[in-house]
Amino acid sequence: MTTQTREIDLSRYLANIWDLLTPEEQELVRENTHIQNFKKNEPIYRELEEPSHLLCLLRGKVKIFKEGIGGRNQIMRLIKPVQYFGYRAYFASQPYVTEAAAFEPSVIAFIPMELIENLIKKNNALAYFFIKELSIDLGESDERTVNLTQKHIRGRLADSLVFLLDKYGTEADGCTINIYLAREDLASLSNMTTSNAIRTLSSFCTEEIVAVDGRKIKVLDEKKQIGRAHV
Amino acid sequence: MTTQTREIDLSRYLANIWDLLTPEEQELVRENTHIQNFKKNEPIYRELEEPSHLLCLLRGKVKIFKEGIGGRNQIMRLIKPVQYFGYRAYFASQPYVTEAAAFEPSVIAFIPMELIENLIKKNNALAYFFIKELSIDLGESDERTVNLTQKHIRGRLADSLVFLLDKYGTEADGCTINIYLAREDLASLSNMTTSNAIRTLSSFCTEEIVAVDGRKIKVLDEKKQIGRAHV
DNA sequence: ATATATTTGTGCTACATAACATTGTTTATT
DNA sequence: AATAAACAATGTTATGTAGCACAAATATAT
Repeated sequence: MTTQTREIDLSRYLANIWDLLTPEEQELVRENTHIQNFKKNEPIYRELEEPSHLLCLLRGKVKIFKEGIGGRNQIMRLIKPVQYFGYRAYFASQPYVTEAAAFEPSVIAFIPMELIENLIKKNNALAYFFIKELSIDLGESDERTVNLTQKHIRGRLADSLVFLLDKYGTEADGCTINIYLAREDLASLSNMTTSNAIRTLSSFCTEEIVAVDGRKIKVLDEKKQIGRAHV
Repeated sequence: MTTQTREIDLSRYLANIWDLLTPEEQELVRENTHIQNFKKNEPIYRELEEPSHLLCLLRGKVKIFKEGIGGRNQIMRLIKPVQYFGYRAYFASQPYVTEAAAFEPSVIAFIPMELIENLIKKNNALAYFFIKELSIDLGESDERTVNLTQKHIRGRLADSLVFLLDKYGTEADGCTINIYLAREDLASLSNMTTSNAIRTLSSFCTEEIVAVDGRKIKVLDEKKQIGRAHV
């Protein structure tokens, strides 16, 4: 299971759109792409806005989330470099149903979706790239829905920690999760209140499943073990 | 079980993608498609199986669901004629993460995914069709995740009723939902126990938001009203 | 048409999680 | 480096939902 996840991440990382394009197409993309910097917590796009660009995260970390009831956000997906996002709504001919924001200072490439749409109509490899990306995301979304709705708090938090570990990796020590997250974001990721994220993380700490130093979280158990931490 | 493909006018049933194909491509699809009938509650595919065909529901109703914790199923999507399904896992190069079953006697066309994949590589309109379908499904999945995780029981049940109304429409009276569902399926759709689906539907009945006759559910409120039934 | 299995309807109890309040600590900003 | 603002930690209470049990009604199969 873990191996499979790694293979998917790897293939994603290598799935660079660039290699799928002809030199002429590359030139078109180069001419029409612009780069923008985002500060920590700066919004990238908001719900109900009209999508116009394919976004590619070059540096930093990005969360894609939905505002829920009573202002409780639900983080739907996380983006790492180099990953494409923000295109779904355009393809569906809809306004954005989610919001994106930078977790930390980030650099993003903006490629006009009209251009991408035209390229897709001539370039089948590019079309297939998006089919595959969307298919993977939809499968993950289905898994996630069941985890978020059916698992208890401990299981959901454990899932989130494993998810963060898989997505962003660790620091040099090999076990400190390589992202600096407020408890509130951990809660938004795990579908629980901030209080409960704090409380449950404390429990994990007492049980020596993790070690916590402020926002730095060190996973002491093997990945596979923490996935069963709800037991 | 397998009916002669030629007995059925595929061009009529598969209209969605049929029009996107050249005559040669249409002939290829015709030659390789087979039709299969499914009884009520018969499984169509199961989790972990390898996807091999694009499925097209010609008649009947189909649920796509995941088995959750303690055997509690979560219905992820519903399919109505004429709608395509079962292709996501193939595109993602994964086994199925969901299970599909017929709600009622159904007729399904099976088109080999290898053929579809080959067609996509030459036919951009077909590729774009799948990009669009997947994009719409992913957006709906995001909406659904937040509804299922953040709304309370009444809101979730109301959402499900509106969803069923939108998907399958009504009987001749214009307000009886055109699907015959056990309370358990209503629960699986709404992320709650069967007891609570029964109880909450009873409450809606007392409040004259719906009228119930066995498994026939009549929505008395306007659609928009019931969506706020959790208030 | 009849019998058996399944589903529905209720009441009751237990439990998980949200909501709220308070204090101490950390983060971010100037 | 100082200071205000935000966050973390923890206890308490309230509440929504699951779990279970049982009787009545209904569906399904023979």
